[in-house]
Amino acid sequence: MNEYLVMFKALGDKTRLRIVLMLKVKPLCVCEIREIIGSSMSTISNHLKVLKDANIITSIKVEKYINYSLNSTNNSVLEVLELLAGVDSGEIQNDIEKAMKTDRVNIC
Amino acid sequence: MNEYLVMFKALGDKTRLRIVLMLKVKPLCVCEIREIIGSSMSTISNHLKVLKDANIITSIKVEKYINYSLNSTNNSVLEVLELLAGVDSGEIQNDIEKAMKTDRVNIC
DNA sequence: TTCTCATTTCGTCATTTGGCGAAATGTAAG
DNA sequence: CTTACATTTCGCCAAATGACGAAATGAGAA
Repeated sequence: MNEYLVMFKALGDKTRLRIVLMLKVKPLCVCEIREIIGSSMSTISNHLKVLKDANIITSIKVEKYINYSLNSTNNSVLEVLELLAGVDSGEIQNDIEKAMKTDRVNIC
Repeated sequence: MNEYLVMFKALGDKTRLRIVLMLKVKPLCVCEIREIIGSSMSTISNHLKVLKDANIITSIKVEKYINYSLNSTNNSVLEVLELLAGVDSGEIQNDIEKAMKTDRVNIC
């Protein structure tokens, strides 16, 4: 049960849910997420740690950056996020548009 | 998105997750849940309010009692809880056994 | 090696959350 | 209409959470 409890706790925060839905579209670094969400680096970094500890996302170093992506090996997460696929939220759409346009060399 | 956020928040608490998994088995009143969980009435009542506001459970008056059950019209909840079906947790098993044995006329 | 810069960690603060007992509420039964 | 009792609401407290800036870390570039 604990595994699910940790997952629900992690997803039960607006900022983290926004991050997860962004990462569903495209891997991003802390810097880029910071730019899209608008909070401080440390805040974003902490949220990413919570998501990682919940096994929801993974990270991998790419050049100077650390790319965060959804953990595609976690079926529980994938199934739960499948539910959110049809969600029509302006805020999320906005995040996703920004995420697609983002260019890390300009903002990091 | 907000609907899901509220649902995750509600499920991201151990006591509430225990309650939900009990109610999956059998409708219960506040009194019975209190007996199984071991917290105070006001604490349980508050958790039930959170779950109800999240549209996860429903309540219906039956004689002197108020029966709480899973909201069987909420597909998101049902699908998410389907994931938890295979969870093998001693604590949950224990709760469920107690729930099945419970007799409200003796404890309420 | 040294510098640069992306990221994490630390310390602090305000807010939220979950717990309790006591008091209030409301309804079914006498 | 009163009583009895299941449930909720209210105030309060302690612990957890999320936010920030500053300092620390660590890996790639010079």
